[in-house]
Amino acid sequence: MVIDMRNPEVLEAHETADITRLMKILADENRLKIIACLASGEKCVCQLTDAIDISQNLMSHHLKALKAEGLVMDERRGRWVYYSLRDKRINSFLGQAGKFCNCSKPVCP
Amino acid sequence: MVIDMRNPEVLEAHETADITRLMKILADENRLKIIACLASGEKCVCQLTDAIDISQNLMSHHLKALKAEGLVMDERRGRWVYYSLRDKRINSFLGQAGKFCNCSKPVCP
DNA sequence: TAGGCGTATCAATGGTGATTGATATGAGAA
DNA sequence: TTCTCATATCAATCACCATTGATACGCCTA
Repeated sequence: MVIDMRNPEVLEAHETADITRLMKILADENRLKIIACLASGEKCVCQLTDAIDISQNLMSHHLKALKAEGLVMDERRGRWVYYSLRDKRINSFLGQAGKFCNCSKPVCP
Repeated sequence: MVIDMRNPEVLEAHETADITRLMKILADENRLKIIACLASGEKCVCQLTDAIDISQNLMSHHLKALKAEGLVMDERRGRWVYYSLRDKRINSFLGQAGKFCNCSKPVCP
């Protein structure tokens, strides 16, 4: 029997390396757009490239990075490769991030 | 009256720029350690520098970045400057990130 | 089998940002 | 006022990574 002592409510020091790696992957606007686009269901690379205006090889590069981190998965069907989110909760996670943006916007005195 | 139509459960395309900026700030292990350290309450710069093994000027640089994004705030008391989290929920937010790490770890077949 | 299409890889480049050493600022102590 | 301590800023360096253009791979169709 394994007891999981981790407290999901707290960032713990021993986690910072893993979480830093995840944040580095998510710290790119094109990749966030890819994730947002996949929220509505799987897409092939050409659909993603149409939706997000970047070159095909750059799209492939970003998808590879997202896959390496385990955020998306792929499945080849014929000529096409379809990508989808491995865990759709990543979307609501990123949605929550909005709470912490723009805290520094100037406020009327 | 203002109705907020945003859905906190979803990452929306128009948010990606802001969230990318936030993620870039959070994509650094030293900064995550600073946030984790501040979770237990305000600390002066020298306390942070003792807890996290980085140079004083580098610490100052990271604190400036966190402050610019509105994640921390500072208050000078005498010679010392005390930093604290502006919104403690950032800690549980980062704690949740652990769910999405290591998804790609090899698994026994 | 040849050709075309969808996707992936490779090498080179450029820009951004973390890190470092030196120096400046600002407040208390002597 | 002068010194010391805590912190911030500055300039330079280095490393990483997004982006690009060219090319390779894999699958389908004719």
